Amino acid sequence: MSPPATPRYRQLADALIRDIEAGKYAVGALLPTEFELSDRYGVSRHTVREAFRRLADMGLISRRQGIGTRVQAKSAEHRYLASLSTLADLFQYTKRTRLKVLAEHEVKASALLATMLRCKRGQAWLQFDTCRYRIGTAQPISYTQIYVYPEYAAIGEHLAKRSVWVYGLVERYYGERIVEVQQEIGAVAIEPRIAAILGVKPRSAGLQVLRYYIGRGKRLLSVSMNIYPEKRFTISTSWKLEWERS
Amino acid sequence: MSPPATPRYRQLADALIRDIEAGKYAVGALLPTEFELSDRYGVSRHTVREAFRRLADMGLISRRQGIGTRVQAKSAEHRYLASLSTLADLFQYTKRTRLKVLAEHEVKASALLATMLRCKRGQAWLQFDTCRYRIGTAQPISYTQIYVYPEYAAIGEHLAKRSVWVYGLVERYYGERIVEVQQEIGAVAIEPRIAAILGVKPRSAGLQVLRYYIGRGKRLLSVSMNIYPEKRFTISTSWKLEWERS
DNA sequence: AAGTGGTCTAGACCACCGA
DNA sequence: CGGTGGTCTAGACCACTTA
Repeated sequence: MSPPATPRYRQLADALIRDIEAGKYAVGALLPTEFELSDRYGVSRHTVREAFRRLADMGLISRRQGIGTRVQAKSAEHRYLASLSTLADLFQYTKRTRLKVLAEHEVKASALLATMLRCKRGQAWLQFDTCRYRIGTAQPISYTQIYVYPEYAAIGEHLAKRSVWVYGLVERYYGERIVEVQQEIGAVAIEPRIAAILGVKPRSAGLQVLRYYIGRGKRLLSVSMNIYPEKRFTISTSWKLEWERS
Repeated sequence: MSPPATPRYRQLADALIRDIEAGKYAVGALLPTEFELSDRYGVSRHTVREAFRRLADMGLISRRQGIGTRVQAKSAEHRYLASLSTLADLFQYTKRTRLKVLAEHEVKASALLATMLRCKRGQAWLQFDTCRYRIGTAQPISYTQIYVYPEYAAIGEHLAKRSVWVYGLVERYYGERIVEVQQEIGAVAIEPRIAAILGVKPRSAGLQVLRYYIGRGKRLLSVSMNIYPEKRFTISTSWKLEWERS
């Protein structure tokens, strides 16, 4: 009677996964009840629940009180996740950087800008042109245009004073919560005006990163457009397989 | 005795979260044991475990048999996740693309290449030079160099025949499982040879994406280096806040 | 050897759902 | 109403770590 290396709830979970993948329980169908399974497999209800919990975490089943346990998907097709412990990690700057505000003005979205900012033409925005430096160096890492709603004008004060992240200011001073950030990365030839600021040749290669900061209820709170010159910055992301199966 | 609307494990979890945020339990410190808490709060050990499970899911604590429950982070707020349902989503190509193999050769890593491939100088690799096209168009979306171990030479056959993803071939034919993908994105001036292939001006702006495909036990299985010209491609990622707090 | 979390049992009552 | 999953108790033994 050597005790099995793998716990029973795990064995049961694996058995259920096999059954679901084999089509014994179709997607949308109800799985046997907890009592039924605890009977059939000779384990306690707790053990069945532990197994079900695993399947639920994998997104294979959904459970409803009074209804039962329904098959949600046939397989936990690999899911890869990347995670940030903090939004600041998105930028991958060390803390040893400072933000310099070059200009601040209110703009009305032109056709071009409206596309970029995903708004109607003529929409008013408050725009900050900024540069980020590694502390102690003269060469900027990036040039950034930040757009916020004109109501958030007071942010300008804080931005100029301290070199903080804009999204942090929006969260702190306006009680909004950034619920989602959409990021789009592309290559651009750096236009002469910005190239001059960054100290690179006009039309040289740059990374353009657009970020859309979205609050509750899909409200767009802020947009930033970053330009990173070649070699001064790379964006790294690590995607990890969420579920290991044996 | 009206039963509280919120279950006890939830109340306990919230109490613990408050304590952690208040600094009563420092990051890195051990929380009271399950027995201690079940005593103190007058609940069963199961209820304490349920509360701990919640905190663990939030990434606030980590638990080790024989050691105890350690505080991992002071606050769960701001944990942003991006997810891929499949590795192919990493590329964000529609399925309507095809891969063309331009060349295949065995190389020994030069100093430069060794840095890029994170290996020792002189290490042997099988290199494929490829292009990806949208079906029905003549202009490539991207130029890609793919590196695999020479043992995987047979992959070349499959690559040439069908336009599949290399990582898929590694998984299918060699029984390896891609457990992690590290991705590094930077800007480059596209060198003349590649510019010619892509049909763009030499030294024009491009996106360089390096991807490291890693298997079990941190084994590096494959590396790819992609070049995307300006405007033909952008990489989008959506980061979502994982935990909503009330 | 003592103490931790990990697994498991056998009970119980509840809130919710459909008939 | 009977049956579902959700919560909870009071026990038990085990595997792992530290001393």
